[in-house]
Amino acid sequence: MQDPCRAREVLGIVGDKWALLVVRTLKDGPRRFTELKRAIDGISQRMLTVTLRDLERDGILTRTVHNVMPPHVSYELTEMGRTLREATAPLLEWSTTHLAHIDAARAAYDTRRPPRDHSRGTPLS
Amino acid sequence: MQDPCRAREVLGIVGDKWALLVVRTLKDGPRRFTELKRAIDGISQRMLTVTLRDLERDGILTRTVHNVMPPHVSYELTEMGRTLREATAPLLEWSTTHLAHIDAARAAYDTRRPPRDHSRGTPLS
DNA sequence: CGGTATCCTCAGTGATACTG
DNA sequence: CAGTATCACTGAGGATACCG
Repeated sequence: MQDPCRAREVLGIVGDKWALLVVRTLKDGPRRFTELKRAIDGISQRMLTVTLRDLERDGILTRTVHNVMPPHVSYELTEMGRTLREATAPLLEWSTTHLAHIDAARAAYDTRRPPRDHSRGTPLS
Repeated sequence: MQDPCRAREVLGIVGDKWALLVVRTLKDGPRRFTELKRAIDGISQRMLTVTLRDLERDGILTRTVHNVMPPHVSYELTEMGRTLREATAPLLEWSTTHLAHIDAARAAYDTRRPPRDHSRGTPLS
């Protein structure tokens, strides 16, 4: 492995619990804070704010304040954000094709070995 | 968003701090426990064990015990593991091409706004 | 060699309340 | 509407020691 450190930095972005969901939600164009909050099921106001700030800092998206009444803030992917979204597309596609297989593998494994608690193993929401 | 729940499950795998690094290290064939530990800089013995167990349970890799002296355990990607690795390849490539850009974006952002502490912002190892 | 078992810490997260 | 501030909790993950 030639660049273990750098690779881990990307995982800091991608591995973020909410980041990729935000990026995906923005793929079809700008969205407002409340729109994002509604679109991303289960995210708290605080975590949406934090995630957006991090992504803005990383240059993945832009934050634009419209000083009208009522206040209006829109978020939009940057060029780099769009390329990131494209780079993650295969992964999201992989997920939809293989998740059933993963469930089967887990079930088989848990049959062989006593099903110790796995945090990642909780079925679904 | 049509399948927010499923997408989040993949993030449970991909977002794992070490999982993708393990998968990447296995891309060229089977590796032994200690080889993986040496190849993945900074991983603790415990986290390597936990990560390998999770990936085995998910059907991403296989664990093979060779009962010789000295003991010998090798890990290898399954067919599904190889497809996952392929699906993540664009992302790792994206990282190498854009990390400099991200660093620049962060620096610019921190110049505009007071550099509050961002966990993800710690430079490198 | 390749783990398990234990303990402990702190970063990530949710809940709640307040504000420009 | 779109945040910020504060608190409290949980569990991911490191350190260490021991085991087949």
